Amino acid sequence: MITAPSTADTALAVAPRQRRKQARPHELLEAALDLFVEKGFAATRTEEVARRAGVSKGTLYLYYPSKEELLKAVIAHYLSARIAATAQQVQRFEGTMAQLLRQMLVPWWQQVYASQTSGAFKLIMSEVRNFPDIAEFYVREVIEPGEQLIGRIVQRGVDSGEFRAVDVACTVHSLLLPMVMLCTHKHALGACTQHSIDAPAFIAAHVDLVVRGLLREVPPASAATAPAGRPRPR
Amino acid sequence: MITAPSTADTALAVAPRQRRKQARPHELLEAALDLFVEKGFAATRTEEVARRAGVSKGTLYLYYPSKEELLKAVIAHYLSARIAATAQQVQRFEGTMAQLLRQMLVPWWQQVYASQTSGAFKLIMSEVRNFPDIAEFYVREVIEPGEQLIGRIVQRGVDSGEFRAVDVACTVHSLLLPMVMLCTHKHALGACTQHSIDAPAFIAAHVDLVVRGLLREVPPASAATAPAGRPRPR
Amino acid sequence: MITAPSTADTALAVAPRQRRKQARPHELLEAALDLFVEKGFAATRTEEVARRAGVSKGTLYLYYPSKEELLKAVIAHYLSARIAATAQQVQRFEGTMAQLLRQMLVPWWQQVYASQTSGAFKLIMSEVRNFPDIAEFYVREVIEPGEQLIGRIVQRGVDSGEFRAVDVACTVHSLLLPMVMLCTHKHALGACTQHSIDAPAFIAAHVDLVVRGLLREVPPASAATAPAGRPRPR
Amino acid sequence: MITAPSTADTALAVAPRQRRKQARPHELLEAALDLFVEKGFAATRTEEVARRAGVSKGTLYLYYPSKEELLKAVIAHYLSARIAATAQQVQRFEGTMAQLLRQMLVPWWQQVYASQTSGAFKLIMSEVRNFPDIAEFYVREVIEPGEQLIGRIVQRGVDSGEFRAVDVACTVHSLLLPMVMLCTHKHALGACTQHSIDAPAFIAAHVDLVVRGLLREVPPASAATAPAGRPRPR
DNA sequence: AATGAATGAGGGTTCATTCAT
DNA sequence: AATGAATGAACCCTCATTCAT
Repeated sequence: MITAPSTADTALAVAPRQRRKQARPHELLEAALDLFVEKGFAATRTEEVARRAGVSKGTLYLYYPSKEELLKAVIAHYLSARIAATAQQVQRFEGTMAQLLRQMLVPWWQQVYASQTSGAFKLIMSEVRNFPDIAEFYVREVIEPGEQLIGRIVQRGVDSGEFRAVDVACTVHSLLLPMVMLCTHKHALGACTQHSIDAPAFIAAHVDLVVRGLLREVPPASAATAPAGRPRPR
Repeated sequence: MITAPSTADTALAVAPRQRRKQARPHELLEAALDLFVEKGFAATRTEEVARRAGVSKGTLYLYYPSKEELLKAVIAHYLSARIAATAQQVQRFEGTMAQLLRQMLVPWWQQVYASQTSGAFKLIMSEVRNFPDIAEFYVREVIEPGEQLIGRIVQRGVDSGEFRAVDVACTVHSLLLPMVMLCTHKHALGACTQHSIDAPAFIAAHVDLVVRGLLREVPPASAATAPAGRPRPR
Repeated sequence: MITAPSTADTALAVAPRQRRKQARPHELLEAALDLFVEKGFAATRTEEVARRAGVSKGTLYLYYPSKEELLKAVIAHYLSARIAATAQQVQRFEGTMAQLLRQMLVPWWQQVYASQTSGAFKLIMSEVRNFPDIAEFYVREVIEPGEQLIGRIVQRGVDSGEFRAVDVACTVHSLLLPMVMLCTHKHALGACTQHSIDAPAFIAAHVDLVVRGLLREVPPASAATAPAGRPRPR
Repeated sequence: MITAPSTADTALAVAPRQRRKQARPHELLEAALDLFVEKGFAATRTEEVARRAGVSKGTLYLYYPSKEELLKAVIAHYLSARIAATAQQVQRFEGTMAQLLRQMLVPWWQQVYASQTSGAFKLIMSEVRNFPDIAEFYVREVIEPGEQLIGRIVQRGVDSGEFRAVDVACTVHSLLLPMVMLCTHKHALGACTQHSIDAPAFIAAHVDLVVRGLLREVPPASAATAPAGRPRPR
């Protein structure tokens, strides 16, 4: 079973040897994530992970007992406890749900997209079928908390009359699936073609588009948050 | 480089023995797709592909010179020439663009999602970085035609004043990314957890939501989930 | 669990390729026994076994799924069903038990000692603690039948009054332990020093000595089977 | 080349700290013997030896420059100079050779069997072919003195007319091989099955049986298992 | 055309040995 | 003296590919 790591990186004033030892797991995870995302788990050699982390092949096995455990540690490290902190901010938010989605969901996602964590989404997509533990962990730690978080926001909007009486689960997916897709894309096609998407612009536009689809009343054309100016009919 | 296959599948009136022989390549592709999607390219053994196709290991190499060429043939077979036919239907469509999206995009996608082709999307996601040929093929044969097709629809809606003056590229992504994501999901998490999405229902709702976000005028409240509001002729 | 192999080597008039395939397991077992006996199981490389059998490393694994299974197959092959045939001869023997021991036990043991089977005894000695399956097999297939066989002979001698009323189990060990020890010795010290024992002579003398110790009456000094002539007291 | 150790074990009146340090080599040898006997030399990890001796991996290398040297030190320690003391006792013995064998050989062997030294015999059996040095040491230090010691006893018995004019070398083996075999057995099959031998009882019976086989005259029937029949003075 | 026995390069993992602390 | 982190050669085993049948 996968559990979140205890990142007790309290490297204070210790001998350099010790400091290296404390830093190793993180360096190995970073190297492993990059390579697993780039080449896939099966096609990545452990020696390559080790070399990228600046150690020898044997050293990797001092920290992780097998390649598979390394994979699980990578997933656990990059996808744990990211939801909880956000959830609290959401609880305290005062304002419309449309504002909340635009002002919190989009920046949060942009952080994820820019960080290495985006790769973890692609990694899971590719490998989850070979490692059932990962599926269980991912659903429990990421999917369910994430969907509940966004689901509550949508539900609050519906309850207050701000939004139409939409199906909450579907709406959550309409908001989130493109985000996850972009993360995946960034490390798949996006990494090998010029045919790339302007991700931040797209996500802002997408949330705006969905929010407009949700609102019971049409926002005034002059609305500050609308990405587009007055349309020019021909 | 990947090229679309010339397997015209015109096996009509041939002797059963011959038919069997002609069917071989297709059976191999089918077996290969399933296994590559399920386990990943690197983790799939050629012998397993052959066995699932009902032939021996050596036979596979009579049809495809290497495992990598088999992969490319799989991609080419399942992702070629699917767009052209649809494009023509779109050209001839008369009605609002909202109707067009709801009545053509959704059924088209449902076919893809239900078929083996959905797996090809996941396969590309996972493997494209290791095989640049695939990226080039996929962009040329699938992405660009697909985006242009949907893009033209959106553009027509904007031009006619049916839609707001949105960014076309972003809107195309808002429509398509969840569809691709669902295909990917079906063969990743969806294949190993109960935590699944009701894909057809979601996509209908999603297209509806996005279309509402696009429309210049709010449709009458009495037709909240109906596939089409009253079209507003220009 | 170890089971005796089904040596159905019915290689008749088949293609050379087939004949090789049928002969391989035996050739591999032979090579493996020699090397395991010489260097020990852990210190023997599978590649070396394969090379000595005239095949490549991978071929070994077409016949035995792991090094450990190869070891078990070696044991099973060289130590199975050796007892049963002998047992029948013993049942039919007519004569004194002293004759029986001298005329059947000694030649039987000489065969074993001269053959590769002697190595199997050393192999078991060295490796049995690491492979409990082997212990179980060896006790069931070799030790117990063997001790029962000799035990019955001794018991018959005691019952008929030919032998003294000795402890049967101890006597069996007095007869057999030196034989097993010589097998072990042949492949241990005996293989690396000049300090060797004249095994056949010793065993004949040993059985004679033990039989003399068993007999109720002293055999006449002129006894044909006595290895020594009349002792010369000083 | 292996030489007998100079660890005079004269740790008498030293500080506890010092005593600890002086004891290290012995503790390492003890741990190494146990593990080499149990798992075999190649399958034993140096770290496990160190851990069982209560020190770290590196410390072992402060005392022994390599795993192989450790093995040789183990052999040398457990098999050196055990014979000399016994030999002197034998020289001084007055009585029949039958008594001598029953009263000195059996107790001596029981000590060896009960001690860790019995393991050293198994270790040599298993490993001697990989380490010629050990063969040379073992023959020189153990086999030859041992066989000469027993050989002289038998010869004295023959010379005095107490024993028949047997072949001395063979008789020595008849006496000793079961003893060595039992030592080996104790650490091989005996350590993993219930099928064990009552070693002390067997050896007493065995020596008795062999001595009876050696005697020129049959001892009176009333003293069947008594350690000595009536000695026949010359 | 089809088979499957054979190959051998390659990759995961172990562990004797070293050496900075 | 003692530690244990680090190394990398070596080993077991896999599997894409070949080729005799």
